Amino acid sequence: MSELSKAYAPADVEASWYARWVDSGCFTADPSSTAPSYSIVIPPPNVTGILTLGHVLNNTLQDILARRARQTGHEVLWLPGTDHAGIATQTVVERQLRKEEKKTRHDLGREAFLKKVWEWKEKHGGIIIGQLKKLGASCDWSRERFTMDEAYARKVQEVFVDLHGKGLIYRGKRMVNWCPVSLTALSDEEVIPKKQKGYLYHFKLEVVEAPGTWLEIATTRPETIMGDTAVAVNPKDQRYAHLIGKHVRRPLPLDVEVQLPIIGDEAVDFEFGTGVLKVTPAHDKTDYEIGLRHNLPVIDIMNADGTLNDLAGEGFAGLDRFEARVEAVERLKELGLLTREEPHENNVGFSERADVPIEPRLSEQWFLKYPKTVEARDAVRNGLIRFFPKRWEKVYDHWLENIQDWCISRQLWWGHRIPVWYAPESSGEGPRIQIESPGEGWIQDPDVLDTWFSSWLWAHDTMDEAVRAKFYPTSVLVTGPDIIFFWVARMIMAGLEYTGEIPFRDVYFTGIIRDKQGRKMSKSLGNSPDPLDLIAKYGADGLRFGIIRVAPQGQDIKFDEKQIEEGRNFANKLWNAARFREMQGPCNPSPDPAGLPLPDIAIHLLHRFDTMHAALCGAYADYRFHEVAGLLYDFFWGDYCDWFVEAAKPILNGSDEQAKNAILTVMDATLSGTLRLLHPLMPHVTEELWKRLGFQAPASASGSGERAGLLLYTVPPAEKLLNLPETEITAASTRTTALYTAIHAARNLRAEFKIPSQQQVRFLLAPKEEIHDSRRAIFAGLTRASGLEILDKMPPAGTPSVVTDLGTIYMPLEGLVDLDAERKRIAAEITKVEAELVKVEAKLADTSFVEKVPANVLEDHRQRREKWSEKLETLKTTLQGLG
RNA sequence: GCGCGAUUAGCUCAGCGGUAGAGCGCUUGCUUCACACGCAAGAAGUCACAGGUUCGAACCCUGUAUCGCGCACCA
Repeated sequence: MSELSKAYAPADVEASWYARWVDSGCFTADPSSTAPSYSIVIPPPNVTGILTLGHVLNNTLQDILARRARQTGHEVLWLPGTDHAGIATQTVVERQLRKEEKKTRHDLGREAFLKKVWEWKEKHGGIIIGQLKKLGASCDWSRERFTMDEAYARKVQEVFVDLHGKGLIYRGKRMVNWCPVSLTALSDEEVIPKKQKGYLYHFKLEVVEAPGTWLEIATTRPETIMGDTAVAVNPKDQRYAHLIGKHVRRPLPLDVEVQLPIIGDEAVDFEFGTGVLKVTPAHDKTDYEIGLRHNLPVIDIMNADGTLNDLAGEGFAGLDRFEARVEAVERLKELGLLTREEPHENNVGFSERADVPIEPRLSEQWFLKYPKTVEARDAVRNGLIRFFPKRWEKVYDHWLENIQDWCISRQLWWGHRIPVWYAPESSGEGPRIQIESPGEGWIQDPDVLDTWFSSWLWAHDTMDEAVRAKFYPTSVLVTGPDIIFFWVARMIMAGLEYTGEIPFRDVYFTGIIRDKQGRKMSKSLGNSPDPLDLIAKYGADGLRFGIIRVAPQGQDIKFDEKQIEEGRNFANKLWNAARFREMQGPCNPSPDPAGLPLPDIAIHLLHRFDTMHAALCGAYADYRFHEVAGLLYDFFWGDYCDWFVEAAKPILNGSDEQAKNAILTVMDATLSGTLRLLHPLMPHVTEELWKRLGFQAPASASGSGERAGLLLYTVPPAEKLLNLPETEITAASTRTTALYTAIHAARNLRAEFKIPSQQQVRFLLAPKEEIHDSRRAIFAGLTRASGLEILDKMPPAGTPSVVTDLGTIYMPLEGLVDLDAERKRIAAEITKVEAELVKVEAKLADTSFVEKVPANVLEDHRQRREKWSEKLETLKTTLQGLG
């Protein structure tokens, strides 16, 4: 074995291990396995996508779960894939087409354009998959899926036909959210409300039947006046009720003279604006509904791209809607009708993808009345599906309670084409809902389906019969709360409808990663670091560990590169601890500390490991990943490196071979144990060290032998490194804690007296009880002292001292005794101890405390009082000794 | 308007009834024979505010404030 280098260099290690895992087929799920199954379907990233920190978090969590499940003896399927992402992908390819060939998709025609998109997909679609591999994702790549795979696409169309047959899908002319840039309808979920600063324009109109009476109207959209077909007031509004039935003259367009009826409708809020509403049925959802109630004509004055059409009249036709707004205000001014422009903030719906205000538009679309809404709601309400964190259950429930039909058709080309065929003109037949063409002359619906209409089948239609039999329902879904409606809720409904089962047992919602200012990471802000750069700089393991460690359950994460640096540092710490072990000679491949004469520090360490392991199992059960990371970090860095290894050095440098051997075995057991438990989080470095140090799975473990390596090592659920009677463990732990605390106190004493680290000192101990030589050696080693000698006569008055659980420790400083300084120091210490003592005593003096408190807490307080008063006594004696 | 979250050390955040924690940053000392991506020591907090419950509250309850998110409204 080559010697380990001084600093861990992740790049080569990570690449070579990943290749070995894939080659050995370790990630490939076996549907015929008899082991219990564990499965996850990846939230398919967009084919256009590149890896973001959000993906890193999300997929690291899934990888941890997958690898942990392998370790706990499961047959694991982590099914990967990508999403065709209709609008996003089409937009990217169209942009490229415009840039490189100065053409639009219409110049190419549907077929040629789609060919381009497929070419683009073949070329770029694998990027994000490659990036996931760099991260170490243990997906079953042999089962990679794409939402436009032939088989999958067929399922999507079958579902459409089926739901249509059940009467749940229908076509209708409705008010939809129209994106004037993408030129397609959108679902309600794709509309993002944004606060906008604008104006509320007030203008007045004279009542035709009552000259001299004016109605003042407030609107944020004067550019739609040309589409107005009524003016509405609330019939209960005393100010205006008497005018209902009369008319006003519509001011625009100038060359068309139209009288609008004044109608009464309950939907008008008389608190808002002037209490008079202009009604534009073609360009506002509420107005459209009012129009239906009052049988109003509908005048559509806009083109699909948000420009105004000829019905808007002279001077407006051809203008963009926002230019038209300015123009309309000008005209009203000229007419002397504009009375006021009042600054006004309102919410405007923006298209999620194109980031422009959507336009309410009347159009013919396909809609879905969701299936299994009640069952889907109950599945979560009744705990059949569990959400982590639980609070999202309420959000989910609320959405399902108020669910609206889903507009599923999109006026795009890239996607699953709607399986509806229209008859040749002459035939007079109605449309047919089927996948294959009914024959010559039939024309397929030009629209495609909303991307989510394919994603909602992801949990089951990515699997074939055999795989589904073994791995469906899946174990857990790991995703962001931002797609709880888009995806999670819909998948639950689809699962219930098409498999009769829930698609997953648990849903873990990650937090959202934000920048230092708390803003969402986004391409446009340029505030999202490239994870590949971070991997290059800190290693995939460093990135994974760093991000997991700061990602508490469901809380948003403010990203700071420092966090990743910590992850890298931890990998390096691990590396160097292994390096140190390697320098002591070969490791025991299957170390077992049982039966060895273990010193206290070893018992203490092994017990700490077992305690940590138990806590870790609990943390996994509730998906508290950051706790898993924290436990391993604290145990390894603190308990193992800082204390145990340092304390063991005197023994390792000593001559007692038996003691040395015991220490090395304990190190091997702890190191290999840590590598195993850490593997799901930092797979590459742990695998590398496992191999380099020569550890092996015991023969009893499944996936045994050298072939499998760490990836397939099965950790027994209740594995313990230490099997000793409880009393023995407690005694050894107490002694070790006392020793370590004393060491800390002595180091503090050194620092206070500014003894340089390299300078040796002597410590003298007035022991409280017998103390073994080996413990004194440890003490000396960790305090850089020549020794801890047992006091035979009192040192000179004023010798710095500290009271510890081992006894009082003196640090003789020849010729440097400063009585006054020492007096002050002790006095300060007394003040502190007294304060603690007062607190404890006050509690114990309180009868209701003593009566009501649980026994263990009471005992705890009593011991504390004991300890503090003992310490106080010693300190007082010392102070007296100083004269 | 309704709902949800956050408010703890300079920063980023854990903790969520029984002696206030971590990492970073800061101060001091260390090229100590695994690691300066390190070691040791230290300073630093009325746990947003006001009430309440409790023997005991950062933690539970009620309210307030500030920030953020979602839903609804949005003329």
